[in-house]
Amino acid sequence: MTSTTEQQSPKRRRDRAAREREILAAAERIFGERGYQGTSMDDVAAAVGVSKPLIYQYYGSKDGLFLACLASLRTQLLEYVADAVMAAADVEDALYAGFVAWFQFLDDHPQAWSVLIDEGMLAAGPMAAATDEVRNAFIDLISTMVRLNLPPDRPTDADEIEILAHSISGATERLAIWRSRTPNPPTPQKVARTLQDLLWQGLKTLSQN
Amino acid sequence: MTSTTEQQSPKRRRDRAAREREILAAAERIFGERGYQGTSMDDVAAAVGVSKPLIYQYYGSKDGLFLACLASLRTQLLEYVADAVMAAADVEDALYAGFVAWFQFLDDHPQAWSVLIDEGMLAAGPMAAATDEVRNAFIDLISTMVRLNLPPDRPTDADEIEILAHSISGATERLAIWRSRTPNPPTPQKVARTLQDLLWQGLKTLSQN
DNA sequence: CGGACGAACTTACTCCCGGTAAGTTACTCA
DNA sequence: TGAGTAACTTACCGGGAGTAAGTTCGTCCG
Repeated sequence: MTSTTEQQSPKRRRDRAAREREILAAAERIFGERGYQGTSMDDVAAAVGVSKPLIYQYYGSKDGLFLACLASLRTQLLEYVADAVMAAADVEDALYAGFVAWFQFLDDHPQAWSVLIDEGMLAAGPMAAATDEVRNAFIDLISTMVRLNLPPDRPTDADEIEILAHSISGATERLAIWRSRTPNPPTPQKVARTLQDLLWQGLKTLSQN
Repeated sequence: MTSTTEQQSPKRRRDRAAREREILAAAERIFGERGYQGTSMDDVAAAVGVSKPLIYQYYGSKDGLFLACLASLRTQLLEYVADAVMAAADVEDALYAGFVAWFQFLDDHPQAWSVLIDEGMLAAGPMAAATDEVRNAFIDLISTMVRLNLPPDRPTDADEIEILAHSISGATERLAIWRSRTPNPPTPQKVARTLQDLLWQGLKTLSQN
């Protein structure tokens, strides 16, 4: 009854770890809804019911807060895709399963997607590096898969493998953005299938020359 | 001699068209160097030797100015790639030639690249639409190429074609970013060749099922 | 119980930048 | 030569990132 009707739980103090989780949860939601640019630190502070400097004390800067969201989402996404890939019987199936998992995860966590990649990607410095980290993790995954599929006697062309990995990463990324903006996008399975058809023969040939 | 040594040409008034070109040139340069976020309107104004509201009068907003840069660069890039594609003898060669042209142009105009795509892409509204325009132009180009290669009796699967086009667009975009950040990137020819090898068989197969 | 001490938290700013209202200066043409 | 207009400026606003300095709450020791 301090003011009107609100404040049923008087919002006591919490210990740092709990407050950090609260802030992070709100930030993930709001960044997801409004994008990086569209979100102000005051918005997040208000949503948690806390003052702005507290967030600065815990996360250092707007970038810091965004990075923290990114890290958490990246872990989930990577695990999800990696699990699918590992569960596959052979390389061909692993590729398909990985694609499906990727698109499926982003369907199931639309707000995660915009935080991760879409709108409001940052310019300079630490931010670019961080989103690259997400990408690089996938590029490593893809490179590994390609390398595993190589006949052992063949001298590996490092450039070539990186070109392949970046191509695939770029294609999946773009497709994800497209799907998220299209009214009735094709299913994850359909997209994965087509992508598989597009890439598989070429990949096989390139591994065997 | 008004102040110290500068201002040798007393910066008289110019007519609108000339001033607009001056502003646009400075903006392309500065956006290219520092990215969208890193550039303030005061920076551009100072570089031209003019006051900020004048830029607003001519270009309306920061987005407007950036869009104008984009439009000009887009035209150049599209023409360059389209020329290469048109000059090719058959579809297979057109694909390769298009890739080479794309990477070559971005090698030759590094600042154009950062203005076009790389850092400081915007979030909401008109900006996203505008950068999409660049992409969509290429997606149309690719779709057309794919469609032309289809046997006339085959029922076209619109989704499938769009998936292909977005994949290719995403792959080339990502590769371009990677090349621009890598110390000694493989040549445009090498990248184009590998991409061609990766995609061509799949494209052929998909057109014929 | 009580009071000291540190962690949790806030008020009240600063500065920077996109954007604008209103006015001034220089050129042109009758 | 002076009226009209295009080119241009000064001086401001509002909002959002970031911060300095202080205040309140919980806890643990005597």
